[in-house]
Amino acid sequence: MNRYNPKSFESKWQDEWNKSGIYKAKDNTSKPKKYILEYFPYPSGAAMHVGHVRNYSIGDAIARFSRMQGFEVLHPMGWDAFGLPAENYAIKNKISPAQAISQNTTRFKSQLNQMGFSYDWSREINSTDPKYYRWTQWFFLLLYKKGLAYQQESLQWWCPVDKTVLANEQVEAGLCWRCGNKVEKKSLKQWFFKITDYADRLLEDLDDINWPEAIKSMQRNWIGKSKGALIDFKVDDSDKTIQVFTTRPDTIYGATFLVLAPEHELVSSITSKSQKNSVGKYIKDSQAKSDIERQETNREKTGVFSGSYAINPLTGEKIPIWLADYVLVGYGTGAIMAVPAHDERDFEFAKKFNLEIRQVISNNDEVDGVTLGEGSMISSGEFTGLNSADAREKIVEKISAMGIGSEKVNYKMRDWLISRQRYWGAPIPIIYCPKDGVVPVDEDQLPVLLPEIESIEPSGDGRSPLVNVPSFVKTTCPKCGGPAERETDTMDGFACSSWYFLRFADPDNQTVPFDKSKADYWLPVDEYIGGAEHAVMHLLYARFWTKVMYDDGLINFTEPFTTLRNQGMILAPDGSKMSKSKNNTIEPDSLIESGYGADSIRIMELFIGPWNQASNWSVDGLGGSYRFLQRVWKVVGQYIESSKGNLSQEINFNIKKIEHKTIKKVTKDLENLNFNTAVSALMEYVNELYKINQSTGIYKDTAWDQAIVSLLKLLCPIAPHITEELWHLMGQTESIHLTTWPTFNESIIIDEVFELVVQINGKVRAQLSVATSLGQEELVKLALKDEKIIKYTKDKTIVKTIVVPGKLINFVI
RNA sequence: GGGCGAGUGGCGGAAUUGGUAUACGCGAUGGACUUAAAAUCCAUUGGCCUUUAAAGCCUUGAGGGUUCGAGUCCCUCCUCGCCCACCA
Repeated sequence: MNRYNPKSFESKWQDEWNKSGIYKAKDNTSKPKKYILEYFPYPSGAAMHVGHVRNYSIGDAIARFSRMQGFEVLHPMGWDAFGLPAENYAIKNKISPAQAISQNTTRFKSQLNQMGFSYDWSREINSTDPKYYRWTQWFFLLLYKKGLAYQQESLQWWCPVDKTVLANEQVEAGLCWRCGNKVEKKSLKQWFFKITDYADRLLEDLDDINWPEAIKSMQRNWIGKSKGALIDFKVDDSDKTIQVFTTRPDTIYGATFLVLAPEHELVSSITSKSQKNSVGKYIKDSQAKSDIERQETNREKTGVFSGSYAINPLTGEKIPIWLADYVLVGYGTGAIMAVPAHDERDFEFAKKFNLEIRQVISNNDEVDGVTLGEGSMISSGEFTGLNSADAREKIVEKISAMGIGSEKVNYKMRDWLISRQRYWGAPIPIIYCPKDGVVPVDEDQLPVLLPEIESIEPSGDGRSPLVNVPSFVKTTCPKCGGPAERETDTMDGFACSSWYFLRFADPDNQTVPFDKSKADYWLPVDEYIGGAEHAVMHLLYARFWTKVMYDDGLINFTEPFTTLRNQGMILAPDGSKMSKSKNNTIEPDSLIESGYGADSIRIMELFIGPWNQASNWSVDGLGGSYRFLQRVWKVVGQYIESSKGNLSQEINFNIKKIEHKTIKKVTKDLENLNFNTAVSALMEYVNELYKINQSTGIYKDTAWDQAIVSLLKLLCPIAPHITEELWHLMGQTESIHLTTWPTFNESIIIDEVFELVVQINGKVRAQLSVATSLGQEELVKLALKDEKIIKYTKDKTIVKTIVVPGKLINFVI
């Protein structure tokens, strides 16, 4: 037999698997189904590195294991290919985005193929294919029909580098999520999806899905639900009122001033003549501050007096109205009633500007003059003496009765801005008619094709380059037939990825986005595997669309991903993140080329540490994985080439026992996704087999037949090529990946003897090999006869004896 | 500041959930093979411990507690990582 040389057979099997289509998922079978999905990749210019490969190695191990356990498995792959990176790559390389995507998907696909992942490529999808984005546009129309897509002119996040608007979620600490540059505000009319209508359901349904707590809490935090009240404060000597949002209406007797955000719409009308200059200056200053600066915490409070007063509706007192940038225009009403005695920020502000601090709740948690939390009411008129939680309800009741306020639930989450002023996206299927206004494109006119054009760079005036394509823009109104113009904005790429998991159930359908019965069979996704970077964008949007589809009767489930797994990142050997810009990426291609082969890489990806923990890549470690497979090759090879020997019954049984123990361990580990310990169990197994055949010189006998079969089957979800090759060298003709998972027999595993640990006062003093059948008393007798134990126990009284059956005895002296 | 997670050999990590701490792998050291190297194979490899063996003691970030027995449970503290962050 030749030496283990993965190059000599890995690509052969990859071709064979593709040709025979063994990974094709069958619709509507009677088998239980499992839908295993890794986030569909973005085929950017940078190729896949070993960090990405880990994601797919995990998914593929689960998929292969599940197939062998009798599940009908859907394990598809596709391309999330609209959006800026492809567009920028195209501009840089002077090719069209379509060409760029085609090049990059070819590269990615060959990378995935040479790793031997078991995808059903017959279901491959590409979000930039008109056959796909036709349905993304169809969903836009669905949302529009349901009143969930609307246009609004307002201040938007604008990235001056990417020259497009961004959704709230896509701005991280004042920086663009893609390019990392500072964003600005720009007033524009844009398309939004009304995700806020689903805020409560998006929040509540988190309780029913099996997701990492970290991701759930990020989504909860992002939705940011809080219960409180809206209260109107009349402006003194004016007909204006200022509405504030507060979560603590119970503290209203301690509200000693109001604060408006500098951008609040009433600022100019309530500023007094004498304060005009300083207010104007303050507004200018705060605009000049970047959003990063404004978001810095522990920044000293700044503010300015407006010159006007409001009336506290319950105390009747005149209280000053201030402006300060610690109040954010986008949250609540952009105005607050300040209660410095019970809010740290208001307290800081009041201290700095010498405003009144009035305590109205008392408890034992006072720190430096601020009392947080609940307590009993003081100095609060008729509410004095109540506890604050009760007072909160009563005060809201009273305010409602007075007609100046009401209970209100508030959310941090904003609607999803989906317009993009860029070329490379799905066109928004809307037509503007001078007569009929905004008119949706008829469904049967979809797709609205993205035209192929020369210059795809943004127009420069804040509009998409499509404005310069008359053949695209000029159209007729579907209603009146008169001349009209198309919307030139394209859709956020996250729209495409909000439903792709459904298209895999029915990728070629030309009449509907997917057939309901197929979706009902395959969905929801059972295992969704990807990085944590999608926590609040993709994963929130996809949940939102799913609920919209459910409401429309298109599907019968409300959550798209039953179980979510966040794999740990693979870092560069020095612990830094791998990135093209740092030039420290390690790509699988070169590792395969240098002779390690795909299987070694796959083993390494899983063996390196727990699947959900970050690990540093190690080339030396890869060598260890390779040596392991080499030993597998050797053990199985010797078996294949030998003729049947004649081992003792005892050794035969011993081999069988190790085999069954390993089946049990590896099965349990794969069920729990403990890939690293599954690999180590297989290593131990191979080492044991190797030792036995070294010591006996016999490589084949009754027990060996099964031992080798089990070894290959247990290993094949992780190392599909070497196992397939050896399987066929053994004379098998069917693929090993179509076989069933081995089972174990508990009665074979049971040991007849075990190592009894004998402790004195909890310290191990002796180990005895004893028969499993012995009773507790016999064990104690045996232990007390041991020389070492006699040494420790003579002249002492044993106070207590603890016997753990099958494990240990502890004598307390 | 808030939330989540994690601290175990030279390194990545394991430990049936309270029962032999350091499995498995890497690295290192010594040896075999070789003209030599690589590869492969064999042996050793937590510390006290500078020859080995036996015996002993110590050891899971630090300190305390519960328990016959703690890496695992409880309390206090330290360090690191990630996410969120003036949300009224």
